[in-house]
This record gives sequence, C-alpha cells and structure tokens, in this order.
Amino acid sequence: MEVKPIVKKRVYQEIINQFVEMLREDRIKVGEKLPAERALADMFQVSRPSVREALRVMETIGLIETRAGGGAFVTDLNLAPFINTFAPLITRREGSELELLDLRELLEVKAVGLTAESAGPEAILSMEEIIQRMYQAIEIKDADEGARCDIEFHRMIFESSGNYVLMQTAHYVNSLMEISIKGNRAILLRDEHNAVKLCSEHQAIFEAIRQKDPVLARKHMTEHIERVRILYQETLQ
Amino acid sequence: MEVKPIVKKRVYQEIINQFVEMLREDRIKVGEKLPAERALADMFQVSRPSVREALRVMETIGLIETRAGGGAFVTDLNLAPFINTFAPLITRREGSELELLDLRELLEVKAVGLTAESAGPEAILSMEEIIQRMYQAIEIKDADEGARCDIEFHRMIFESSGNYVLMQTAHYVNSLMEISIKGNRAILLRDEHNAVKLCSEHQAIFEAIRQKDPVLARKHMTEHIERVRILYQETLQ
DNA sequence: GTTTGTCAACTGGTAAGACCATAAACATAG
DNA sequence: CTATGTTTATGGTCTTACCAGTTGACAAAC
Repeated sequence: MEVKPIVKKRVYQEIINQFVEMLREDRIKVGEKLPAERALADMFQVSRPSVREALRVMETIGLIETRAGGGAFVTDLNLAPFINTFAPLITRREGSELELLDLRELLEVKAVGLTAESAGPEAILSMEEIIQRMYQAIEIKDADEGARCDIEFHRMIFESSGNYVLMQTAHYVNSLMEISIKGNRAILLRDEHNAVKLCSEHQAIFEAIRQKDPVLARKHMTEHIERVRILYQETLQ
Repeated sequence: MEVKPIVKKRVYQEIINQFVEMLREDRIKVGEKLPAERALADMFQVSRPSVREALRVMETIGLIETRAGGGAFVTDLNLAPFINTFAPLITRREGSELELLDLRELLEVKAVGLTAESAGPEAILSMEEIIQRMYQAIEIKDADEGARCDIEFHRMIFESSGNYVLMQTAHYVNSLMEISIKGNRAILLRDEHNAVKLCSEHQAIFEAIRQKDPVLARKHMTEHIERVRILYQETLQ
C-alpha cells in the first residue's frame, strides 16, 4: 500500500509561511509596523506564544526587528543578527579565514566583471566619492573610517553587479569575514603604507569599471585580493 | 557626546548563544538528545516559552530536530528547513534561476579544481559508483533515480574539495536551485538523449579528477554547466 | 509659548500552569 | 517470544498573569 506520510505542520511554521508569502507578494513592506503580538494571535486565531516563536525566528533571520514596548517592524533582509549568532559555528575550523578569502575572491572577481559591464553613472559617482573619503581618512590617520570606506567600496561593487543572488551571497561571506578577523581590517590600515597601497588598488579597480573594461577590472580585483591575502597571512602569523 | 546604545539581551538569545558555544566546543555532539524543555528551563532558570523560542530558532536554522513526544536532537548543520522556509524570498525575482546557475558555475568550477587536486581514493570510488548508478537509472528509464545521482555526484565534488565554507555555500546554492526549478531536473533527464549526454559529461569530469588534472576538470565542469544552462533556458521558455 | 514632568495606555518580555497528542518504554496476555 | 495494551515522559499549544519599557497626551513650571 502506497501512502504519503502525514506532515504535521507546526503553528509557528505556518505563521512564518504566511509572513513570507506576504513579503513575497509585497503585501507588507519594509519599514511597516506589524500588528501587536496579541492582535496577531487574534488574527491567526492562535496563542501568543506561537506568534512569538514565529517572530523570534524571523527576528533571528533578519526579516523583522522588535523593540520592547514599541512593536515589530519589517526590515530589509539583514543577515547581521543571523551571522552574529551562528558565525562561531562556521568559522570555528582552522583556516576558515583563508577559505573565506578564497570564496570572497571568487565572488568579487565575478561581481566586478558584471559591474564593469553594467554600472550606472550614479554608482560610479558613489564609488569615486568613497575612494576620496578613504584617501582623506588615511591623511588624518583615521583607520576606522578607512576600514569603513574599504568595506563600502567592496559592497558598492557587488550591489552594482545586478545579480541579486550574488550580492546576497557576497554580503554573507563578507560579513562572516568581518567577524572571523574581527578588528584586523583596521589593523591592516593602521600601517599607512598598506593603506595607501590598498586605496590605490581600489582606484585602479574603479578606473577599470569607469572605462567599462571587465577584463581589466577582474585582473585588478584578483591582484587586490591576492595582496589582501598576503597581508592577512602576515597578520595571522 | 558619543555613547553606545544599551544593548538589552533577550533570554532566548542568551540560550542560543550558550548552545552555540557548547556546539563549538564539542560539549554537545551530533545525534545527542537534548534535555527536555522543562528540564532546560530549570537548568537555565528561565521559563519554558523562552527555552522554546530558542529551540524554534535553532530548529529553523537546522541545528536541532524535534519530535513531538520524542525530544530534541542535535543534527549536523542542515540548511534544508531554513531554505525551504525562506527560499521564496530569495528566488522571487525574475531570472533568479539563471543568477543561481551563474553562482553555481562559479562555485562548482572552483570546487572541482580543488577536488581534482586532493580527492582521496574512497571519494573517487564513490563517484565512480554514482556514475554507474546513473547509467543504470537511464537504462531502466528511472528519471527520479537519475536526478538523485546527478545531485549526489555534484555534492560529492564539493564535499571532496576540502574547503568547508565553499562546501556549505555550494550546498546552500544548490538547494536554492532545487527549489526554484522544482522538478525540472527530472524533466531534463526524462529525455534519454539529454540524460546520456549529461552522464557522459559527469564521466569526463570524473576522469579528470581521477587523473588529478584540475585544469581539465575545470574545463569539463564549465562545459557541463554551460550545457545545463542551455537545457534550462529551453525548459523555462 | 516652550519646556519639563507626570501619568496612563499600550506593547513586548517573561513566567507559570494546564491540557492534549504523540512517542517510547514498559507491562501484560496470548 | 510476540503482539498488544498501558503507562509515562515529552513536545505542542493555549491561557492567564505580571513586569518593564515605550509612547503620547496632558498638566505644570518656566
């Protein structure tokens, strides 16, 4: 006799599914305030704990933010809380920093090629501005601001790539790196020689993007990450 | 005045953090049974709902499995429940299937190179066996078994790559693809001509791995995925 | 009129207790 | 020994309750 096993869905899962469906269909939008937990419980005709289990999961994934006394708000998919929580499980293995860098190279080289092909004028303007800010940060020896510019520049590239899936994946990988090498980025930039060198490499990548030369952009990005790899290996020793 | 906002940690987050810490330090192992929810509440000296919120999050991430009346068991990090729940948010955009395929190409070409360099004899044996099974599946026209072998072969490659982060990421991307093209894989293999062709490409990739020729392996993988891309484009039309 | 302080209503955070369905271990009858 | 029924522990869910923080309105002080 061939029968299908009965799937018992949990209430909290059903609630999440409904929210995902609503998000998918843009029936609830980023920034919007969700009804109060008690109201949701009434609407779904379930208990408040079940609603809360669903909300806590969505909160951890980064779909919503909740403020005690305030309410729950829909956020743009933000992997930070998820990564902050579970990164230790992914980066615990020896050498995971270099594994991540391998992956980052793969993704960023791909992304920079796409960006060079398709970046719009406003994206190019933003990148130029970020590079300027980084030069200024180096002048006044503000390593933290330099690190921020560094991150922003790379983020601009994969956000301009036009490939949403690639962007999300790169975002995830870069966030993991940020955690696994916590603070090291600023350390690298504290050496002014390194900082200037990295910044000029950004500039070279940027020029290739502006000239819409994907091959050159990929080449510079590969070299850039190779340099970063060497710097990390020196630092990690 | 520069101050840091006060971070108020929630009980459920603290519980998750403790579990992550225990997993990280191998103080709890895969397969192990967690204490009952009521016992955990006593141990942490919190209420049962708080424990449950933490467990529901870990369940969604794929760290534990719970069976009603049975208990909660630690599982090997399994992204399936997470992906099944939230894939609609990632794959909702037009063209996400091809974006995913781009990403898959990137990851698999990288992985197959690493595997060709480092695959051990037992991994090579497994791959050979999988290819044999796929040939047999084609002979008896079992498209579902063929699809399983297809998936397994690719999984073997990135599991043999030796790069854990790459493996997890590829697993995640492939799972997303499985969902976004639900069932299409078997459809492709229902055409015997396609199936034989894909299988012979697997064989070519495998031979390159066995000969420890990463360049050739990457070349065959690139061609293989290019063919898959064309097949999908035909199917999606 | 503007600022400040107070208060009430609302909301999320947590706790405690109860009931049901299930699963697993146990006991019993054959 | 096997098959069946029973008990018990467990997760799933609900209800109620109280606390703590936010918010906004309103009153008081300047």
